[in-house]
Amino acid sequence: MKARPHVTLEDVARSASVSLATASRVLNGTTSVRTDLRDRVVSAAAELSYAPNAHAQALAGGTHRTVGVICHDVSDPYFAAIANGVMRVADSNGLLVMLAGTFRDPGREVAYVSMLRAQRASAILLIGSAFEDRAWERAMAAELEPYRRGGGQVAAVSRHRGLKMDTVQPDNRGGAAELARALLALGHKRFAVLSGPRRLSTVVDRLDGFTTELADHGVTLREDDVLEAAFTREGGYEAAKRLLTRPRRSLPTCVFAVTDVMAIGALTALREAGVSVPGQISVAGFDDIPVVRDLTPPLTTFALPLEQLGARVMDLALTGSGPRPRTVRLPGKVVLRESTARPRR
Amino acid sequence: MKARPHVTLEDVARSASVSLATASRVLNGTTSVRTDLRDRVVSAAAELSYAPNAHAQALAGGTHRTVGVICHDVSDPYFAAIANGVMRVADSNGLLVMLAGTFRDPGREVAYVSMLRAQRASAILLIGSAFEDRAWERAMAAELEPYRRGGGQVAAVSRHRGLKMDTVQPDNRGGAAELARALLALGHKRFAVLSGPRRLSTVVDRLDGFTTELADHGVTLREDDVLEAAFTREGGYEAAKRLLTRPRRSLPTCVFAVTDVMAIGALTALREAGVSVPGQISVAGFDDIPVVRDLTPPLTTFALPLEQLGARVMDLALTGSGPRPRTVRLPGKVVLRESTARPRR
DNA sequence: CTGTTAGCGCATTCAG
DNA sequence: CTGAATGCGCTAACAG
Repeated sequence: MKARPHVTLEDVARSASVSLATASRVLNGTTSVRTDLRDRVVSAAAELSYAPNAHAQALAGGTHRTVGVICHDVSDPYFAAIANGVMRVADSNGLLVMLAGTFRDPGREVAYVSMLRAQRASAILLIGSAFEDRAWERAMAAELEPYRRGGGQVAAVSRHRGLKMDTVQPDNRGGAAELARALLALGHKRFAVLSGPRRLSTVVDRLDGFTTELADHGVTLREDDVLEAAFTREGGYEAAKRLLTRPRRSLPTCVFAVTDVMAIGALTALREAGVSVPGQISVAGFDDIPVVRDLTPPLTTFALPLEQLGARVMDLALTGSGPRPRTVRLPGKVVLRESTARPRR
Repeated sequence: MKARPHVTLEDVARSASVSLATASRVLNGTTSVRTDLRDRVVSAAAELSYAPNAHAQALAGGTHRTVGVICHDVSDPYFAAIANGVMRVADSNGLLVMLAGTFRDPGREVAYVSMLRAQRASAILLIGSAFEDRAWERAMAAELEPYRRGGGQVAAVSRHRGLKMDTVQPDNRGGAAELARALLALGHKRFAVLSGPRRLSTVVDRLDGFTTELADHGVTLREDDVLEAAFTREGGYEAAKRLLTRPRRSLPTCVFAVTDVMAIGALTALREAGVSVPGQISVAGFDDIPVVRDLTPPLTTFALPLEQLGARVMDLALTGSGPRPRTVRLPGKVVLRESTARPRR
């Protein structure tokens, strides 16, 4: 074996006794090449187990074939499901996906965009709520804008403020309203909401849709009926615990967690406290991540087409930026399961 | 704005009135540069919002800063948790992670390795069972071997056969045995196992550890007490349904699913059939993915240090290949929760 | 310390 | 149809 660290196209060309250019041509299928030469190149490449240097290809002007996906947390089922959708269509287009998790650190998010930009990724997909923070928004814009000027595609799931970019919007506001309607229809009149941090647009939208709809039906949600917590299973667990410190008679009959993940934590907190669901309290979530139908009781929620969300952002990025920032709205639907029932009180 | 698609180092250098080399030096912090020059370069770079072309950097011999992680399914909590661990240490080392999902297609797995090779990723991490298939093993070896000759690092979680590479081994065999012991201690004597495809080494190890331990205690598992199904939630669901078609009196008192994900499906199947857990049948899983403690009842399982598994493979790859293929064994422990109890029959 | 220069591996002109 | 030559953007010698 050679001491040479990498087999290069030149090695292949030499081994096949053809020119560098010819070797390049057959391996890229651009122009037709005499059959015997082609065969020699192909077998030489196989023989040496040649792998083109993507960096050199990219540098020389070839295409890039890689897209970057940035989300908060790879192990959150919500993002995982969306990422799955992205990968599905990326894969069928021969694209390699670089999935990054920011662990909810805005600084890291910017850093990742920067790295992706350096990699000349052909597209950057932002999955997850925008940080409602001017400073970071500016920092992101400073990275994204030059990236796009350089021909990079950018698309996002559930963002709107600040940067204008192609976006896939799940129906957060409308979905929450619809869910509120369904819950009211069951007869509930006293609610509590387990909310995430209000800096996140997703939280704001869902919260707003829910409370507004309640108000339209004469049910007002007091400020202290909205319990804010981390946007995680632990957050939901903790918020529910907090709720349960109240005197039993002043507890709501129905709890809405702004995400399924939070609802899962809440369900566990309720179970640990011996509160039966939906016997004493009904619980509803949002997203319909796969696992919620396996809970006991299965969770009532607003079902978002998670995988499709991912598939569509990838599509948006693939079909190039249209005239104005495009927005694709994806509808969802209320799914009533056994975690909600008519109130007994 | 320029028509120039990308701002290059040369643009920065010119704008700062220094040489290309100087600009490169300050941006890389290699050598010290006179303060005023440094400042000019830095501000010029910011001004133009310069982003280094990673491809050019890589080509010129600079470092790569990207690692590829290949798993079967990004949305499987088991892989997600491990990926999380990988990302944590990758991130703290300034590495970008490319996460790929193969959707359990061996061909795609090979294709991804090939792409990663082309990208000159500094490391490739294989997460998940090896395909017990000679042909694919050979194909993988054909990609991996030249990659490593070229200086690429390769490490894996739970692989052993075939390719020799640095590996992190969860204690599949021993863990399953330990779990068997715990279940026997509860008084169970009639078991069924919900198993994945036996081509997967993980399945084989867990199955073997479990059945051998039972045998050592005088409990034999008949061939038809091992129900084979897909390695997914659906597989577990379906296998449990199949089990329930048997006459009640010939049902086992305890069911062991080789993964938590399968156990989740099984739990739902049992609930749907009105079989109480652990009242009528105890259920145990393996892995301890985060969500299992939120199930009702919470799942007894063998807890693997998932995030650590990921962190350690990344470490292995980072610390360079030692003399012989290194193997790190990570212990786990039985976690008894409420899905298992003493048998009543 | 700073500037000049030579490749890194490949796609692509441009001649032949 | 094929081969020789150019440059992508950058780093790492190499001189000054």
